[in-house]
Amino acid sequence: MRGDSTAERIKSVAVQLFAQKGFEATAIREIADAAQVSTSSLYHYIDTKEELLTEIMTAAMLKLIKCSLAVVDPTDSPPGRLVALVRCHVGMQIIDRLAALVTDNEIRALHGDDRAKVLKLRDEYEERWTSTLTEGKEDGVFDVAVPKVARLALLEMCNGVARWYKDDGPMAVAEICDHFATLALSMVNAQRDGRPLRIADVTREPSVALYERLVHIAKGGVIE
Amino acid sequence: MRGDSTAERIKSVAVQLFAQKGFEATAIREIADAAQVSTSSLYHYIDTKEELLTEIMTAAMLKLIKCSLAVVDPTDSPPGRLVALVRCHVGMQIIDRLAALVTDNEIRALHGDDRAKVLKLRDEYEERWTSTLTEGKEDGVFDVAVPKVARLALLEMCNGVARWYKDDGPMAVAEICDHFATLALSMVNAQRDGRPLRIADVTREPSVALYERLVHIAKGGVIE
Amino acid sequence: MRGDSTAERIKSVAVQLFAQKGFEATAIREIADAAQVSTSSLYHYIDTKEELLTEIMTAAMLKLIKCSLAVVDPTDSPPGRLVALVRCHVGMQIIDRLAALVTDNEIRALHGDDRAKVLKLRDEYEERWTSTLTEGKEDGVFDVAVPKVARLALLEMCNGVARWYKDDGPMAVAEICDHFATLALSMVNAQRDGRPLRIADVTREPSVALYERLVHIAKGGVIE
Amino acid sequence: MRGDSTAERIKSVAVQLFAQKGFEATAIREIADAAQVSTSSLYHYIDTKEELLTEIMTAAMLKLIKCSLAVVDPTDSPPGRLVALVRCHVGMQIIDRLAALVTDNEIRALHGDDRAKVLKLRDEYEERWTSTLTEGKEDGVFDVAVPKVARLALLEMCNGVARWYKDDGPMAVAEICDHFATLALSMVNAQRDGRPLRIADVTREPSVALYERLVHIAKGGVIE
DNA sequence: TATGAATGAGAGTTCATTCAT
DNA sequence: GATGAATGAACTCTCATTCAT
Repeated sequence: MRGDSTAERIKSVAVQLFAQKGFEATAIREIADAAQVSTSSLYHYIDTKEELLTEIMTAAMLKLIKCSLAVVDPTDSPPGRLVALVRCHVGMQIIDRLAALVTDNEIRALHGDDRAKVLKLRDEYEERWTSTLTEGKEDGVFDVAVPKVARLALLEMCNGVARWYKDDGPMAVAEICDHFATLALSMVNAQRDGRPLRIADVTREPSVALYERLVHIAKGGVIE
Repeated sequence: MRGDSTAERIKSVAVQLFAQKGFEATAIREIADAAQVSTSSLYHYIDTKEELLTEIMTAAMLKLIKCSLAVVDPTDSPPGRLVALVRCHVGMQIIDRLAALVTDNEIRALHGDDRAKVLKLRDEYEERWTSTLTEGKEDGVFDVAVPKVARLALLEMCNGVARWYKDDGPMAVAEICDHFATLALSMVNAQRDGRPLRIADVTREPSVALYERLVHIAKGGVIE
Repeated sequence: MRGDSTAERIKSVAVQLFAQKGFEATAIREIADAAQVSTSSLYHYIDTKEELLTEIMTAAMLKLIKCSLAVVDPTDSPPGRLVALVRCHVGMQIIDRLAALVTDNEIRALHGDDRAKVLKLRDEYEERWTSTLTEGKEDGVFDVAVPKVARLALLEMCNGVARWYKDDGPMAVAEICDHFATLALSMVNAQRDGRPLRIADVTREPSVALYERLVHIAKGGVIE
Repeated sequence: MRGDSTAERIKSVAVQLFAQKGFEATAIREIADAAQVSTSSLYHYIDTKEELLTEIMTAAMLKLIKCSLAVVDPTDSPPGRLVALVRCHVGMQIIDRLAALVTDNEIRALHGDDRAKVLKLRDEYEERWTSTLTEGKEDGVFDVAVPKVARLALLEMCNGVARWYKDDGPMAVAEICDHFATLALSMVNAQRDGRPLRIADVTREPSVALYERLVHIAKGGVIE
């Protein structure tokens, strides 16, 4: 549990630089400089530049999956799960914004097994969105033509958050999460008994509380 | 009088490579090889690698703007304009897929005036989305909490198309355009007289016809 | 006699650029641009860049020799010839300043026969200085330890003029020529009957008149 | 504690090549080859080619200034100072011949601050010549029309030494220094009580001794 | 654990020159 | 006489990585 501060610092500045300038445009020397180590020292902590990227992406994906597992109840109804998925995803896009950006933008820099590993994680995660949408359509609670198209639209829309979010923006994170959850419910025409479903219809947990749970889990907190 | 094929070829292969590997990861020598010219010959047609990217992005943005101006009637109602915007945007993401991908992913490779020029075009274009959403909310035809958030969500969702679209996919382009237009109308809860609006309620032009117009305009055709 | 204006223009801008930036630092394209022709057209007028330099240097040396032959009377006494040599040399350094600069600075850019040709001309010319000094020493009219050292000192001192001369300087060209002639006479302790020689003791031609003759000859005038 | 031989070697071969072929005509690869390092290793020791030139020039100028400060007594009479300046300058042109050549020929390859820095040093140094000549004229010990013209003539004449000096020449260095000192005294008509001044009239230090002091100081020796 | 020195490969770009038209 | 297109070779400089210390 004792923080290996140098290793952490390296990963941290790497995420920042990869997010800001892109993987290819970031020189290993820049990372070393920013982390205040020499380039040769850097290589005590990483194997290769690409492996560093892989670690960053894998960690981000695992964190996202961990959070979504903690927050999305698989026994819940499709609308309940959708709201949880969206709030969790959008929340994580903000909490772990730079890593999310990197994960979304730099997969093509990865090759072979590294790439496959990350893509596998992503596919597993996205499958939970697909099944939620499909089940909801079968249940008649979602009115959506093609669940897969809806999933693509929803995920891109949520991933986009990391692209435009600014820390000094006017909107609270929890607020943004709820806006997106609402947009998602609308998008899939979620309704019960002919009446459109709202967030309050599917969950009692306030977005702020959920957001705090995410922060805690993301920080390495144990899932209770 | 016959087209300057070399210059076109260079731009074309550059778009492909930039889209596939990213700007930074693409070597000027790869572009030259793919275009079947020597690197030094390449420099007869371009000034710098960055300027080549700028031209690609500017051209893509201008094409998109040209198409949307041709296809979106500013006197139309907000729902009509939204459907047109979405169908046009999604259509162009597919017609000009690689350039769209590049434009969306590689702005950070641009610096100074080049970057500013492209961002200015993008902002002007996106402003037309914002005003459509705002006006629709004011008219009561859209039920959306914060138009700007909706715009961000909509645009990211539509931009995403270029990321996952495959030429050999099961769905026709016009079909995809309509799916997205439908999702968009749902997302903003477009309704009139308490009843949700469908595409057919706001336009009579079939998506296929519109798509063909886009292809024609994008190919340099004149706007009638 | 009809001026081949393009060829002249090329040589003229080449001299300017070579003088300003040096031969190696001047691109053939810069010459073409400045001469307002395309690079390929340029090659109708020159063989190679090096040959262009050779021509410039040869022309400058020939002009200098022509002038000095016209102005230095071989039957004159050593002091008279020295004054004439210095006035002529310094005058030409100013009249043909850029070419003189190039000739002095860029010989190492020349190779093989080109280099030899220019060096031969220079050696022939300098030999006339040596013989003047040697003869003057033998006659007892110059008091100088080693004529060859004096020649080196004198020539470098005179060549230097092209390095510092500015068109808008405070001193007239003829004035500068006379200052240098006086310095030269002093340097070699020119004297007759125990009394130092002045310019007026060895020539009646005013420097201004001589300068005008130089300008005329340098412009291609015939030697009468 | 033993000298950083690689860095020294690089500077040393760079001076040789720059002197021989000129800055622009010297490829960074040639320097690397001659210094027996790879081009990329070279860049551990230098920032850019231009900065390497700047360092060479600055070091040469500083060395010259250091020597002249050690050797020229500011309380001495103008003729004494002139002799010291000339002997020192000519001596250094030979001791540090290649660097002197480079410093004199390649300033135009420098830009911006680099150029300004070197020119400032040169101007400061040359000012000491001007003041010596001016003071000598005021004292009546030099008979020279315009001190500034004399300074230009003297400096160019002395700088020239590096251009023609050959190690295997017939003349000892100290001898050359004295020849030039004598020429300088004559050039400015240095006299006292109507009789021309000779070196022996102004200094008792033999040129050989002074030359040895210069070598010692130039090698980094301390000024006592 | 830390790093200065080292490097082969390759980056983007420019060079002087040629040639078909 | 003029030029747009073309190019092989070379340019300065940076890359990710290694290794002896």
